[in-house]
Amino acid sequence: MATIKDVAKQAGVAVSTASYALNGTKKMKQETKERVLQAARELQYQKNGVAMDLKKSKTKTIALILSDLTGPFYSELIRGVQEEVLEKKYDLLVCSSYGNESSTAAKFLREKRADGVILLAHNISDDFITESARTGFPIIVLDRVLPEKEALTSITVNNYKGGYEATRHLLEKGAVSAACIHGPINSSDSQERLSGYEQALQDSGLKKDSKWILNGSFTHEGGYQATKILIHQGDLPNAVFYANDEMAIGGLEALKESGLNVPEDIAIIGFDDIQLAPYLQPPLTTMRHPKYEMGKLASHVIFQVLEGQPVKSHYTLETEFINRESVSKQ
Amino acid sequence: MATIKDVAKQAGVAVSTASYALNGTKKMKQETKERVLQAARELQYQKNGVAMDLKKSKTKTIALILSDLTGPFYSELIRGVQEEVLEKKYDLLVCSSYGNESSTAAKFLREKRADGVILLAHNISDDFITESARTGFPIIVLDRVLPEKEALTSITVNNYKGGYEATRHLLEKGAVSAACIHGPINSSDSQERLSGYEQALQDSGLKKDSKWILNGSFTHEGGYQATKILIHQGDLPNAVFYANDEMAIGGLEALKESGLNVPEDIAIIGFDDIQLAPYLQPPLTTMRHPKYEMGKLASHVIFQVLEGQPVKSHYTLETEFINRESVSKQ
DNA sequence: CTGTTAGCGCTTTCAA
DNA sequence: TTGAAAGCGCTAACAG
Repeated sequence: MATIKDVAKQAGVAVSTASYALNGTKKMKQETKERVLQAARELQYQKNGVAMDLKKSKTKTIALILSDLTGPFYSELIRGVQEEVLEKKYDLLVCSSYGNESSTAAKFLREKRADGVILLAHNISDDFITESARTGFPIIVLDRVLPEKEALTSITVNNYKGGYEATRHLLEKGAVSAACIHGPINSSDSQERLSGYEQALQDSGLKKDSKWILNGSFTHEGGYQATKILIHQGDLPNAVFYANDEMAIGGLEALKESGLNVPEDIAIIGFDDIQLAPYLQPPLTTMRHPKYEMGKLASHVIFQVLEGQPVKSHYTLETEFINRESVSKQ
Repeated sequence: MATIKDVAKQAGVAVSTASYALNGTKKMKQETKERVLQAARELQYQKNGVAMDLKKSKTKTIALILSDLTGPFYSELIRGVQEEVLEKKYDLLVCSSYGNESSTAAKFLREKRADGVILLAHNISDDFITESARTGFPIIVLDRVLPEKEALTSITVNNYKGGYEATRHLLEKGAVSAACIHGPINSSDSQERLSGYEQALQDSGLKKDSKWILNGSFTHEGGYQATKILIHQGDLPNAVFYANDEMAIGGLEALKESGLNVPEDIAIIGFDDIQLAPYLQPPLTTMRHPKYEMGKLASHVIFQVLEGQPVKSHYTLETEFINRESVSKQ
């Protein structure tokens, strides 16, 4: 592998000259430049970016760490982040936190391989994150609120309110009983949505019934299974609030299999508004999670910090009610 | 930001000693080690991974470059790649080729920021890829066959055969006319699937009709629109072959909106077998693209090359027919 | 068991 | 306009 030194030698110039020629900075005799470029071509020279990053103490890279690289939810988030990052002429790297704190994620959090990190990974502990943030190395966390610390920013959505409003809508449209299929118990997103649901029930003078509160793990399959259980219990509620759309899709499936019509026999509402939601049969009424905006904001904030601008330590985004046909046909 | 030098000074030892202590390599007096670790803690020392990579001339990282970070198709591919990569104690980075040859992708292809690259990005040109591959820097291309070159490997699926079999199935189940909604014209995957379709038509003595060959851009929306056009043309075929499942989902939507029943009124078959396919109504019959296997193979091959083992320059994977209910109910 | 030292490949001041 | 040289932070001979 040819280095810049080889190129310089071949061209009969000093390394510094070669560097100038290769990077197009600085004015120089056209001929010298040509000679260097020619030498580089002959030697098939490729710059070593690692050496450059080290020298410059800057990587011009933002890392986005996700607990799961897949799933419909992340698409829009990534898009939001990517747009901002590219605009700033930075690069975006996505990596997984699979393997917890010995994962690739850790390398990026700890080893200065990126200039900043945006994190949506429930399997990385609060402490690990907090210890990684340091002056000049911003971390934006998207799924929890962390104690205030320099260079550490939280962005969350108002899940509680979203869950509350979703449930209220069910009740306002005539349901007198509503189940809730929630996500993993260690997910604060799910917990808050569930709290909103419970509060809405209470505010309507309904008491919660544990047989109607089931765990669907935030997955399609989980939603399907939980709904099956609901059905097999015999005593079906008028409506169900799925704490995310993926579970609602699974649930819809289960409902159809049992010959139940949505929304006539049972109303359902989801959460997130994933791309597929409008294409379901019936189109899914849901609380939209501002994924794209969250990505945009996260990258905006990260550059603010990088540029030394002051930022808040916690931002909250609101959900938006999306009315379609799974609760009631207009 | 504290460096290893600071740690050494604080602990009153040489940098090398600090390095040994920090990396746990080499046996050393427990007390010295403790002293170094303590100093590191006090100074909040974090190693600089970039410097380490430079020194070692190795990043222990594989980059996966995709033209689009999102979409259901990639999930399984990523999973396949990730499993192998992590098992080898390497890290996996995913980045987008958005912005073509000035993108993040280019940095990884050209600047030694990873030890190898797996590429599925139609917007990076053949030449650019070929010029990037070099001894000791393997590149695995997943969407085309490139001229033989050291360190350059192609893995493709037999799209032609897949398209052929999909169409044959339609015809065998009674269709006497079949449309094809294909993907982008610069996608060789799409082109080959289309060729397979045409050959199957011909082998059955049917002649192809350009009004039944439409571009759906491999997207949900594109499939929906193309199908609308098909319907509005008035003369509907008995069946349609969608060159990917996403378009089939859009198409199914359009068909339902027009009151057409699948498969009674019109049979449809997809390609890829994305996660959602079995959950559609009716469950989608499709040709399964071995995404997971492709990811597995790609990473297997990349490590073979890295370890100096010989590999073929081109691997082909076969598709698999998945019978569900969108062509005919059993 | 620990310290000294030579780079990894590059950018960038400073001097010529 | 070009060259010499320092040094980014780290690892790993090699010497002691």
